[in-house]
Amino acid sequence: MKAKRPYHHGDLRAALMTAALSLIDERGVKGLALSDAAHLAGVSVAAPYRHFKDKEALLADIAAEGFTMFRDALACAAQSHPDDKVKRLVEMGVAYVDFALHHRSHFKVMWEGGIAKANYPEMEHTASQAYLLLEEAARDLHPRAHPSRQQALVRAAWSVVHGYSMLTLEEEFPAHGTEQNARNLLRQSLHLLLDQFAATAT
Amino acid sequence: MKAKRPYHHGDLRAALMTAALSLIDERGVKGLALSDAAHLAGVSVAAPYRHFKDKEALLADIAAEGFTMFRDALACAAQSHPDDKVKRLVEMGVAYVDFALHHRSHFKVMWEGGIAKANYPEMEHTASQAYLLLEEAARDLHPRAHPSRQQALVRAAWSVVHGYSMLTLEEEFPAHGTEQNARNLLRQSLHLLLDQFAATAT
DNA sequence: TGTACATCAGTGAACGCGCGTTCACTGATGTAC
DNA sequence: TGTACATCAGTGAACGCGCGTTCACTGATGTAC
Repeated sequence: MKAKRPYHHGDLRAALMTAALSLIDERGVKGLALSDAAHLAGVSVAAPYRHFKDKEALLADIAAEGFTMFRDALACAAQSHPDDKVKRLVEMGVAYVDFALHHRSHFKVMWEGGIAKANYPEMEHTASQAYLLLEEAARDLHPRAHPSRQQALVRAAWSVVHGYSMLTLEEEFPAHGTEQNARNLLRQSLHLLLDQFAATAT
Repeated sequence: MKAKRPYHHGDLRAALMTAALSLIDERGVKGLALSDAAHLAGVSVAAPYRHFKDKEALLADIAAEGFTMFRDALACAAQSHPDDKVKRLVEMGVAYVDFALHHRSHFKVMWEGGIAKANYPEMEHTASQAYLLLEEAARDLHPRAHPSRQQALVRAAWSVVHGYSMLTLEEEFPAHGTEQNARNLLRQSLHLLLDQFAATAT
């Protein structure tokens, strides 16, 4: 980091995003000052404006990047267990939470960043792709179930992984032990939800 | 509201909290300016400092009030269905989400307010009472289940209602129809989770 | 290959605004006598 | 019952800081000829 920096940075855009993410990790989204990110990246406070229209644009880019990684992680999990729909959906849930925990800052910007997705059509599209993956996998569990029951399952599945992510990030769960242990608890939780649904008619 | 206001307000403390809540409802927690709350309550910007040490103290009082109402709502639901543990827990879940939706601003301050509960022991105590109600009702469902399975259920139940609240507040669910309809979907979702747990051994 | 010039990516300083907070003050209220 | 005085709950103005953003600038780079 300290090696005599040339006048031109090389990839300041990426460096600013990285710096912002690490500051968000420490102080939360609202604690982020663009000037701090600039200094952390080793440039002056005016430099970011060569790469981003304003602070919101930086956050929006982070969110967009986050949604892309998020969708890809879900898509990857959606390929697992081609022969077991329940396990597959469980893996997608695990992937959801893993993403939240391993990309805390992205996740926070995505949900608490105050970015109106409607203003960023591409991001909105990516986000909805992620949602559709989840919905599809949930419907697949029981394709003939009553629509409202399917909808209930989608919401329940999404809610449980989203809530689990939030509560873990906020450290609201008492004494959570190892990460592996938490993941197993999550897996159990998801099975509680899904096993029956897959089995039951109506 | 317009009737010639006497020099002394009467209950400015409560009026400021109300004003703050309504501003938070419009613009979110970070959008709250203490001075705006003061003006909305019809007093000068300095007046709040007769009642609150600083802005955080006001937010903390709102959060504390929120946790009290929240605990009471859960406690009330915990009295329902004395003969049906599943329905009881479902009602607690419904109460959780209803609280979030009907006291949006309180809920937001409680979870996104940036108030460190550790600094407010009384509030922390109230919050943990609420948590214990949920935990107890969940354990009751199947008192002989393996502890890790019980823990999984508590987390799942808490996650699903918390996530459901968040996602509804953020309007992430597609086209949610009437409130009654959303409540029924939630009830279904919770039953999906709980029915089996109550029935299964291990 | 060397020079002129457009263009791009930085700098340092300053501006400006929002907003939390404080200060010296004044009006109202309640209590002692 | 009336007056003096302490106390409390407001006011209006100002301070100060954080921080987003802009401006006139300068150093580096690439391309035309």
